[in-house]
Amino acid sequence: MQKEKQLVPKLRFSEFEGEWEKIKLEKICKFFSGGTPTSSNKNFYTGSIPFIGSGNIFDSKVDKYINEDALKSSSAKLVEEGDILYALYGANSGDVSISKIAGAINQAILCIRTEENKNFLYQRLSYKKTSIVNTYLQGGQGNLSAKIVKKISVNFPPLPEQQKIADFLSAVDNRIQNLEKKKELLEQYKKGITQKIFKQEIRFKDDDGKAFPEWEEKKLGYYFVERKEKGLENYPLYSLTIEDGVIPKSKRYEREFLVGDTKDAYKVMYKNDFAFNPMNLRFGALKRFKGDIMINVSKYYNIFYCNEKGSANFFDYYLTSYNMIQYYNKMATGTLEEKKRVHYHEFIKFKKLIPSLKEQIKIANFLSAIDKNIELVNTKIEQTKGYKKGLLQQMFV
DNA sequence: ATAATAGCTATACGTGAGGG
DNA sequence: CCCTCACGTATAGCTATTAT
Repeated sequence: MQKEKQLVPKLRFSEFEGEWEKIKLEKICKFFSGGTPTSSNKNFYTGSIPFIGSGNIFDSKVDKYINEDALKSSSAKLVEEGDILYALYGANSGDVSISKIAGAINQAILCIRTEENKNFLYQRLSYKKTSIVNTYLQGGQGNLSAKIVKKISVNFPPLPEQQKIADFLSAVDNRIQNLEKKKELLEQYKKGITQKIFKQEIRFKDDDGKAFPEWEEKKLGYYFVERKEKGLENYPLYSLTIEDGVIPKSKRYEREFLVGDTKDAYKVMYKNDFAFNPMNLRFGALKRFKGDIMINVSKYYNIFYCNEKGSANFFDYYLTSYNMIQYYNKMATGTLEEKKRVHYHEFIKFKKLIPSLKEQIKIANFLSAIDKNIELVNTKIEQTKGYKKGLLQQMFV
């Protein structure tokens, strides 16, 4: 008779031995989900009880609050800080957290309580997320259910080992959080110093220690050339979705340029070209395309590149700086507040104080050094996450 | 009464029509 | 050609309705 595979992890703290036990969650956990007080009664939403939705399970703050009456007259249920929260519906399906706050939950959240070590269970379910989602959610709207979660089996060691593993993994999580904090601080530093540079509160010296020439007032059009080439076959079509200077937010609009596509509807964008959508520039939606290929984008974007009089790297920082976004916002035209735009022909007429080419290069190099630092921390974060993933694969059965 | 699902609503941005 | 407005489409996440 073939012996069943032993439930022993590959990697283990030396003081522990013996097999783990496979247990269905329904046997050792208590489950409940919440509800939503009817939205027709506005009064329900005036209290002081945090109302936690599936998008809030990781947060320590929520933006909706309900009162005691709402709690009584709906299925909303109270959870405590430290409870395991499991997101059932929508885009967050399968997310697990240890609640940072006490509050009421809606029916998109399943609260799980257990006498086992809850940090261990939390770590275990987080790790299982991908396989759970892949197994139970196909197409359309992703909905898990309490029924599904109850049937999930998890292998448990005795409590002391659970505790040790959970503590160890929490320490790794802490390290990741610290690195993320460091990254955030670096980004803040970059933002602050960028503002100071562009306001000339900080000035660089040239390589001989001499001051650079005074900044000169120039029209932006002095440095840029618009690219108006119509779409080309054989290059992919991107919907840029430049949002707060991020491109592309997701690649969901990337596809082949098809036979039926009209070239007139698109413009060509080369590597390192800048692009903005007149409608969204005032929010900072301007970006340089750094991919290695030429692409087709909607003709409603304005595409331009930097001529030899300026440093493209410098303008990459300059045009997306806080000061400039403020300026675009001020200069935007249009009758309705939410429809205000900055058109290219206005953009190139903007007069700004611009440093000499040499100083531009100096500034660009300084800022890209900070970017490299941020990238370095980011790499560490990814590495640590990879390290944790590797550990999880070996520490769990 | 509770659980689970289908469908709704708010939001956000891209795109097309039409007027100046 | 420039500009404005309205609409199309996708998404996130909530909630009303249905099923148990």
